Amino acid sequence: MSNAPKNSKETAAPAANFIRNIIDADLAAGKHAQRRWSGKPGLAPRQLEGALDPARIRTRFPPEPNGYLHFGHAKSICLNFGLARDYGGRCHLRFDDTNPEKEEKEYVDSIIDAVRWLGFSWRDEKEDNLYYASDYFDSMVACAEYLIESGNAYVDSQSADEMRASRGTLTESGKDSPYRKRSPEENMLLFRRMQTGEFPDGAHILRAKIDMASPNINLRDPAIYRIRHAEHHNTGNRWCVYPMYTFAHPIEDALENITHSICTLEFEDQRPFYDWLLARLAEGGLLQRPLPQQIEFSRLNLSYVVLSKRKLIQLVEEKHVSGWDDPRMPTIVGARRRGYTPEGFRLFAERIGVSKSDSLIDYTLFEDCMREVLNESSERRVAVLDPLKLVIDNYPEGQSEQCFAPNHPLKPELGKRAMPFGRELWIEREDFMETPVKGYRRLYPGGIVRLRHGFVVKCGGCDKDENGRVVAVHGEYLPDSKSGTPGADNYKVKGNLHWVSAADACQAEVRLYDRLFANPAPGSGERDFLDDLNPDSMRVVTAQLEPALKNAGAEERFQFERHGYFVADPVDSRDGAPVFNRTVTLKDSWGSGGQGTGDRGQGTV
RNA sequence: UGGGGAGUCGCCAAGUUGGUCAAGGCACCGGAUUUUGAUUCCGGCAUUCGAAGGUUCGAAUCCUUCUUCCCCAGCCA
Repeated sequence: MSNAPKNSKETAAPAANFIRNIIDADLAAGKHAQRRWSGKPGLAPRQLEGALDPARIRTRFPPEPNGYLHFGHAKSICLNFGLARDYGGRCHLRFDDTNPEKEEKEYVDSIIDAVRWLGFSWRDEKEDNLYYASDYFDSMVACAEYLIESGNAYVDSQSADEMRASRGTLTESGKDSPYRKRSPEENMLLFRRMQTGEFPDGAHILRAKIDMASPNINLRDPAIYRIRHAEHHNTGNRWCVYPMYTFAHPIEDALENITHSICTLEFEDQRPFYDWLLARLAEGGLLQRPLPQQIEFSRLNLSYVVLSKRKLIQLVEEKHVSGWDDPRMPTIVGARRRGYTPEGFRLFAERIGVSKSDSLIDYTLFEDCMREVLNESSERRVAVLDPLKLVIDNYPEGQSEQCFAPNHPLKPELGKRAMPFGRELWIEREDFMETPVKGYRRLYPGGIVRLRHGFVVKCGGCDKDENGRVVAVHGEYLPDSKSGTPGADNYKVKGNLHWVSAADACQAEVRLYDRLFANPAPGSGERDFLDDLNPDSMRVVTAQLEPALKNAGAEERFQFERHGYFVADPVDSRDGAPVFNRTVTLKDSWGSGGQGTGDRGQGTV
């Protein structure tokens, strides 16, 4: 089984969608029940020697290893692996590496990491379904030669330009190549010579012979095998001809016994060729029936985010971000560093569903999924991000005592930790207002609040510097109000502030990330998407953390009370000197609601 | 303008053998609880399904016309 985990939020009955409907119908009809599986990918003769395929369905995630995976891939991964999990099937991880010039081992490794991180596996006790399309090149050549023998493919010797010119346009049909009438024997000879390296790149190309007048341009004798003298990351220099996606992908699916080949909408026009090719090869006894079925769904679009590879590359190369793993990048490596969770991704994938309509998902939906998971799983800690000194005038100098704060309000079994309390504390600058606005529940002269998990404090006033800036706040604590002691609840206050003992605080760098773009649809209209970059997408502050945070380990996640969720950066943290990245803020109906100081909403502290 | 797709509440998305079916989630708005203005909890939230006609006792679901948006002319995937 794909041992893909389920979220606690994932219900027993997943939401219906058109792909599940197709699978349900196929299963009910027993469509794939008779497939044979030899235990590994292969052509029909080998597969037919195997037993019945134990997998009820087979899906696959087939990235080309030419870049880093992003949120869109995450949707596809959750879909394909999730389907296999839910239907007692298997999902293969397959590298679609048919273009040696663009692909690298580095990307293979990074993709493997990303899929694993998301919580999915292509292995179980019986099967290890990690494949490379390049391992099928022998079978693909056999398929191509069958096409040649059966008169369904020919070697064209036109140049790329000539081919383009004779392909016609959207409204005019194309013209037959002068080489279209070559005999199967001549085609075979030429194709063999292409393979032996006799010709330079582009001298010849193998084309499927279908119909140059087809209204579907993909059927106007598509190119299926080209000459490319290049070293391949997996096969080295063994080949100098490489199959085109159009030709390779259906065969890859068939060899692997894929039942449902799920891809994005832009491949819809390709499906007729997918079916044409597979039908020919099945007729020739190369493939077993039933053949895999291609199903298309709409790709992910997220507001305030760009997901096109070209744009992501540009962001990295022009250094608008620090790299592919910049916490603001919509890549899996970036997400990981940002503190987003695999569970959150799976929840998100489930919530957005699958359909064929073009959609633009609100980024807040993504954030909500992360909050939902993080709220449940993160221990609470205290951090003051914009420190202002609070002096407890009636607390003896040099004295100190412990207060105890629960690690998780909903999970008492997680215990409590000690937080030292003293005369001088750090509080949040925005938690004090000399002249409070309407509805303000925090500190102001004469006001009374509780220092969360500590004492109730009454505010006296504040000190200012020569510019009128508040440099310290004064207050008096109520000794019999300590949290957890009898009578502490006698004091009813509206405000609860977080704080850190100045004498014990750990100073640390905290990065406050916000969305990378300021426009919901970056680059829409005539604009350059770079003009929509959010200038405040990262703010670095020096924060005062409670002592317990000092030894946070890389990638450890916490909720900083009243602020949001943060993660210890795995790259820049040092032992005893953590650096934190803000993953996402807490919802805030006060600050972001346009009231109060408006200073704690999305985008600011 | 050829071909292929899609238009159901602010954002997603069920529903497409025509008959209490306009699910559900998120957002949002009320109210309760709360030592996080968080969480949790309760309640509200499309006489309407891109538009206009038509068939029918009855249509988001069938027919016609119109309209908007997306994809396709790489020896990329």
